Amino acid sequence: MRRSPTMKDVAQAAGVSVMTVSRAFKDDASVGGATREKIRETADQLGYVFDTTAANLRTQRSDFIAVTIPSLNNANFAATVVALTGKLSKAGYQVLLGHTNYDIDREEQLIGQFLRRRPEAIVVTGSRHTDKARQMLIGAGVPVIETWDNPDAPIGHFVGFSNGDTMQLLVDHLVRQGRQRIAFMGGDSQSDTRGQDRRHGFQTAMASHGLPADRLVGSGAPQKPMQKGAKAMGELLDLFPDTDAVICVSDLVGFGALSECQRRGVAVPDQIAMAGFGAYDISEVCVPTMTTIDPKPTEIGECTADLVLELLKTPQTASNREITPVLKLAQSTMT
Amino acid sequence: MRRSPTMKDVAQAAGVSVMTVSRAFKDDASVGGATREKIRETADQLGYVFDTTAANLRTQRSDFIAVTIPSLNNANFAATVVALTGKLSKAGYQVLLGHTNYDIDREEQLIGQFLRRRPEAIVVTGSRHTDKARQMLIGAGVPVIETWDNPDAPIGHFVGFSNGDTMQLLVDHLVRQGRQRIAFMGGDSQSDTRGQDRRHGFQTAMASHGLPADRLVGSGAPQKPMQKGAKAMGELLDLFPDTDAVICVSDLVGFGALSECQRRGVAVPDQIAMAGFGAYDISEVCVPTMTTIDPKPTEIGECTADLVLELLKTPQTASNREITPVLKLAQSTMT
DNA sequence: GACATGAATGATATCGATCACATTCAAGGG
DNA sequence: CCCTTGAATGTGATCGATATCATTCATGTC
Repeated sequence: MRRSPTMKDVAQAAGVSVMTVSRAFKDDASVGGATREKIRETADQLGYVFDTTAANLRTQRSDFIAVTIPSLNNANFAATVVALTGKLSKAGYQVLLGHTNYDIDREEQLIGQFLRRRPEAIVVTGSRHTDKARQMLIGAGVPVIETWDNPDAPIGHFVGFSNGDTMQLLVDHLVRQGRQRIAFMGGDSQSDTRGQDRRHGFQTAMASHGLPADRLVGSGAPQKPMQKGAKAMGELLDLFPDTDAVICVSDLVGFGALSECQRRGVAVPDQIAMAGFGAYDISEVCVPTMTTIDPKPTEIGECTADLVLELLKTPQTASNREITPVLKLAQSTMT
Repeated sequence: MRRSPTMKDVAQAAGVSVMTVSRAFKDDASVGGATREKIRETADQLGYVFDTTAANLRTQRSDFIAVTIPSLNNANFAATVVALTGKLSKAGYQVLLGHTNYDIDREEQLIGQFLRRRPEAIVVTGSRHTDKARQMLIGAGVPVIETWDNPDAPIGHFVGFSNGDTMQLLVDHLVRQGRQRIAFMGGDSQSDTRGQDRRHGFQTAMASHGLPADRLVGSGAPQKPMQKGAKAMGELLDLFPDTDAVICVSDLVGFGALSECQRRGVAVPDQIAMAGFGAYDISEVCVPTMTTIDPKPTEIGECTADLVLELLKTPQTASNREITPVLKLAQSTMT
């Protein structure tokens, strides 16, 4: 395998100095038009490819923004990353993406690896981290942004919302619709902290109406949520047959539950109203369409990108971005 | 913002030379046990973080594997990436992931950016690329692997299957079930080449049974496939009301179509059989459960990782991996 | 015609690690 | 007691780019 050509090779071939070649590749540098063109031509002929690594070492700028999300296979986190990547890559940054599988130890490991690449900022999902991860983030010396949450003690900045508070919207709506015996499905997995927050939020919201919040069924780890939701709905119907509404930790769990109702001949919304969380595509398409909370994943990504760019320009002035999730009504709760 | 400490700082603080510090961080190097421990302690105290960039420049190894996929928001590509990342990170590599939004110009741009980081191998999805992208990949001087396809003219290696051929499995099955007036939905989008291949494969498979393949409806670009599928099903029912089976370009489009049937009171599978592609979770949960093709996304990821590792060890011997998708029967086609 | 001006280009040091080679020094063999 | 051996450590060069300062040279001014 032949060594790939360097600026030195290009410089020799073009009969100029290395420095001139370097300048020819920066748009704003002062290089003669003819010289620049000749250098670019020569570079193409030699198959020269710029070496970002070397440039990074010298300039002490990596152009990397590190980002961790719990799961790649989740439309909402994906939407956030897509929005984030879009804006950041336009600004010349490259996103270094990692997924933790909802495992904070894996997150710690990932953060360690990322920091060795000297990212210029680091974006993580959620606010629960290992002590060591926290320490690394604090000591990183670059902007840190926590997303998809409204942390009690932010490490740096955050862009998100309180998962718990959103449950009030759903409970209020269901109560207005005359539902009283409301169950909550999911949020029992240790690893899904946002799910846990929603479960707690449900309990708080129920209490605010003087209603008991004892109809709780688990749906387990966040993998295969639809299958888990179907199973959990079976359990719920067995345990609390007189339930008249279910709030699910996500639309995916909710869809599983909905499908189980269909199989068992339970009418939604007539017998049981059903609501989800996340405003996934499926909530618009399933029959009946499902009431949900839209957490604005794209907005989270865009705001995070804006915040990162602002922090990189002027470290002081930037402030957190609170996102306002929106109740999205649909057939599954409307009688 | 203070400069972060370097090996030199650690060396001074520990009273040794830089080289000894360097060795203390490699597990196999010959360093006295006490010295190593002292250096690691000192490094911790100073908050030293290893600089991979500098090491990379010197060793001429980046530990990066570049990977591009069409969409982040797709459970199958995600599964492939998860499997790939899992194996590669265990072997000490870091995946540099990018998504193209099904746009080969964006792919070209992404490949260009990635190559400047000197990845040790590059994994792309599909076999359709811009001329310039092809040229860059060929000239990259590192292993190139195309996935999710069975290219006519592979650039380097590939791990995948023929999307077209899988349609034979579905058509054979439907014909065995006594269906004759079979429609195909989707595969009309220029950007989704695998979808196009499936549509062509459908036509070939129909011809092999002497059946006409003129019941074709489009579902547009691959974004929001469920919504598109619902809309397309409406069109199909209007255009070809006597259709007795539909093969959809993916389970997601298929689910949209299924939901439209439910809304319109069309019985599946009694009146119309329905099949999808991809073995997404939803195919197991929807009512009725949906017959599909399992393209083994995790296997693609694992095989790709194995192939990458083999190519990096012994560039010559490695061979392509053909994946065998499997027909997964379910209620939506069984009468 | 001498000199200031500024655009274009070059020479050298440097970013933070590792490679290759040199050196030190204690242990063991004859 | 001398010499060999090998583990532990140090020295200087180097990876491929860029920052900084120096130099060249055409142009315009008085």
